[in-house]
Amino acid sequence: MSSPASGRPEVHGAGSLVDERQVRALPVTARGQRTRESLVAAARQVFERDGFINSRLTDIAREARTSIGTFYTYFDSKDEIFTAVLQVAQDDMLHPGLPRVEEDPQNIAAVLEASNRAYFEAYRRNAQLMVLLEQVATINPDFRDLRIQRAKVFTTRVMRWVESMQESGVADRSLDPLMTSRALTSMVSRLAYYSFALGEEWDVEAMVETSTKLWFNALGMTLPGPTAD
Amino acid sequence: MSSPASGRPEVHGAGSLVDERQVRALPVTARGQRTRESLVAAARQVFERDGFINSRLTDIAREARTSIGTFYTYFDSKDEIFTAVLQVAQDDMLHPGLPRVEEDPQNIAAVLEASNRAYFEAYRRNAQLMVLLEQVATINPDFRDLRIQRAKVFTTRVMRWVESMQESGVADRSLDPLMTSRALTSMVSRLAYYSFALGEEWDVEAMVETSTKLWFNALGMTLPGPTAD
Amino acid sequence: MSSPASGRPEVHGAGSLVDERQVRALPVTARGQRTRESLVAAARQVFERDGFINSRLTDIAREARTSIGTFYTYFDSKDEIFTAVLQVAQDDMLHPGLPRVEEDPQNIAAVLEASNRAYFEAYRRNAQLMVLLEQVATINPDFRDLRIQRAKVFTTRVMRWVESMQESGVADRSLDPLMTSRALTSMVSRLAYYSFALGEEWDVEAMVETSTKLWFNALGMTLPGPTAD
Amino acid sequence: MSSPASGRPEVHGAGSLVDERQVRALPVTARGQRTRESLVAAARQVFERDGFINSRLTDIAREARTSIGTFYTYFDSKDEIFTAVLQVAQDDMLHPGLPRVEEDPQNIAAVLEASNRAYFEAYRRNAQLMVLLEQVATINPDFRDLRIQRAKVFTTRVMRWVESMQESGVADRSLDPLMTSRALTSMVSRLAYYSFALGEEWDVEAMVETSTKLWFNALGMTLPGPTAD
DNA sequence: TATGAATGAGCCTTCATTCAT
DNA sequence: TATGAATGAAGGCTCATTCAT
Repeated sequence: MSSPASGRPEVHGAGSLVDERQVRALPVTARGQRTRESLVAAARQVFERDGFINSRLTDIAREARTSIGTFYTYFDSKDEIFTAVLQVAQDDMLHPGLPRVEEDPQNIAAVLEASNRAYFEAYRRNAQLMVLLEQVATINPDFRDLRIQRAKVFTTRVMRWVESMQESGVADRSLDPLMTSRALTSMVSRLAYYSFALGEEWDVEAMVETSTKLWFNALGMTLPGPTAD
Repeated sequence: MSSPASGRPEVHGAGSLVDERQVRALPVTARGQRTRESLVAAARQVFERDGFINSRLTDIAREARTSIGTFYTYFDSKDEIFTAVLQVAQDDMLHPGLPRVEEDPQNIAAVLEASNRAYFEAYRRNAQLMVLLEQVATINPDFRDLRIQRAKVFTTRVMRWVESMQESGVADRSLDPLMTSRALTSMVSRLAYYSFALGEEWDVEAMVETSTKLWFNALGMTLPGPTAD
Repeated sequence: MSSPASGRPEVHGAGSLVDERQVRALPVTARGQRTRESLVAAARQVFERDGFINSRLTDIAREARTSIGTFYTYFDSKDEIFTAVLQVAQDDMLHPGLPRVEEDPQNIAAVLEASNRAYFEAYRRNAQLMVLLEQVATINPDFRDLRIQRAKVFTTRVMRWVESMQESGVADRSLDPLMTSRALTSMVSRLAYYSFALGEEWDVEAMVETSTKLWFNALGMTLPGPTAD
Repeated sequence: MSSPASGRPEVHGAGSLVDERQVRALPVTARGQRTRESLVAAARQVFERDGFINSRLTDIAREARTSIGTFYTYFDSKDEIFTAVLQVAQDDMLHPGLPRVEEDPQNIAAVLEASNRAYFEAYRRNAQLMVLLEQVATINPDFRDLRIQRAKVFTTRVMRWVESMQESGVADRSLDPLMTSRALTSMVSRLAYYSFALGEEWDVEAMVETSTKLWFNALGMTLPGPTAD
């Protein structure tokens, strides 16, 4: 129903987390831009294949058909190119918007469902990168912060939504909004992780259905009646 | 009914996952045993301080006040001593508390609550180790398998319980038991992770209360009535 | 008649035994080629001075006035640079001088003598390397095979020659050609070994004369008469 | 024919080369002697299996079912136990005696044949040890000297015999006795090496026959006539 | 900009030898 | 005598980073 294109009323939508300010200016010449792009593409490939830790800059340079010297023309370190790789995926993971707070539970369920579906689809497309971020976050505090920040944005948005649901009397008011939204976002992100990153390969529609139902139930919402669905 | 044959009635309870067979024979002399133990203790300390990847064997040896040669007397590699470290924590993560399947939802809630509480407490005691396992799992397939296996055991137990709840009509029968239990266990483990591993330091009782309520709601169970609580 | 198709009429002549395929591409720049060459030269020096086993890669690097890192830019291991060292000496050990099978024993003796002389001279130039190969062959099966292969080629050529001598009635037909040629090649190679490698430093001309006479006699050939010599 | 038992007139017979003086006194107690013996036996086994260089003292101790500490009770080093291992084989390789100088070439041939046969048989029994000595000789000057010394004794004995043959007019007087005997002993020792150590597994009788014939011919001796044999 | 050779700190691993019990 | 734990020098190898061309 509500798609990113139509006003973007989603639950999980998150803003950009990777700092948009370039550490260094992008190359001016077209040739330079091409070289940089091929390095980023090669890096993503190598990272996804070997993991961040087991990857070597020489491999990235070779994969990009350039030299290691050229690598350092565009990036200062492995961390920096990893940031660049993440940035590419960033836009794809951005699917902002929250379901409008409507009295009609039927509509709420539909928006929630669409939002979860969008999240799972985006995760699917970037699963390997998510695993990578997971890995790098265990080593590098900067990326750990990035990952926490990312989760926080999601959680905060959901929290706002939960609060509005509670205020309008649709959701169970006795639930702590923050902890609840943390729990609910964890639920979908882990589901996505197991399915796409660890390769359990579940049916996306089943995931969407189950998670939507669980959210709905968990918040103490009820579908309008036996006629629903 | 839903409890394992061994008589351990737990929701989250897991059997030993770290292979109990010693890779090499334990030292014969008391002195040797002491040295081995001090190495394991030192390793845990160093791992928790520096992370698995950034730790060096020489640091572990120094911390244990032995030589690097002595390290190799007892362990073949960093991986091997990490396994030993995990083994120490293993028993602690085994915990009791499975809710008996009773018709009385009140009682179910109480047992579920106890079970979740026990899980959170155990996680709290071993949080840093869990983070470590998370890290090592991103690099080493063996530990990734261990981690997946660990999650699977938890999920399976919860799944059995969910199924029995569905059979007895207490829980929503339209929910897929496997996916649901995966979602529910993810919820608590991530909550624990954020709180204890990432240092968000929430109140355990609040976590217990919220997660129990969410499970309860999510499964479509209802407390007896307004008199409850 | 007994000469190989390639037109190389030798008794001891051997083809290339060290695999010519480069394990890794040769350096592109002139500078790189110079460095690689200096490493090979340094390795030969260090190997001859300290033996293969007692040599250290750091010594080779230092001798070549480079860093250990540079060593690994060009070679993967001690074995690999040893192969490169052997390759340099390879061409030198290929030498001409196969006696044509003529009825005239006088001539046979002369060609045989020339062939043996060439062998001894080549051995003298590469004696230390031969000792090294001997050493490495006792540890590493690959080099043992190389050494056996080398000996086999020599033996086979001599065997062909012996057979042709037997066929033309010049040599004793009751001798087993294979065993006989193994014995005869062993004779000269050991003589060379004792003289040049172990430093007994005999007069080459005396060695040539004696070995030629022994081969001649052993095969039951006779010089034309008392006027010979 | 003259056998080792009957006055031992052999060609290759050599005296003891391993210094008989014990580096340390043999153990006094019977138990100590047993331990020492089992260590030597274990060492031979391990050396033959792994080579001298790749063998470890701990393996020898384990194979002997004792501790490394006990090893050092009886031996100071790997070299020392290797010496002890060689000593055991020494007696077996000792088969002294030279063919009596007789005018009758028929008899000479017979003695020579018996002598060569005895040599090959002894070599066969100790082939692996000979390979080991070869290896150790490339690393350790002491053992290189031992090996050279060993060869020298053989060569000297043969040289004496060759000289006597020349003096009595049986052998070609134009041959240099030293170089000739070096050549002839090399011939049989290498034949033995290829057959027993490198596993070419030739028929011993064929080796005996061929080498005897070659020696005979090479020295310019002739069997009494067409009636011979 | 592009290249790729050069660098060396840093970490791992082995195993002969010592020594306390 | 026997044991086996403890030691650490020695050497192998990696790879991010620098730099001359």
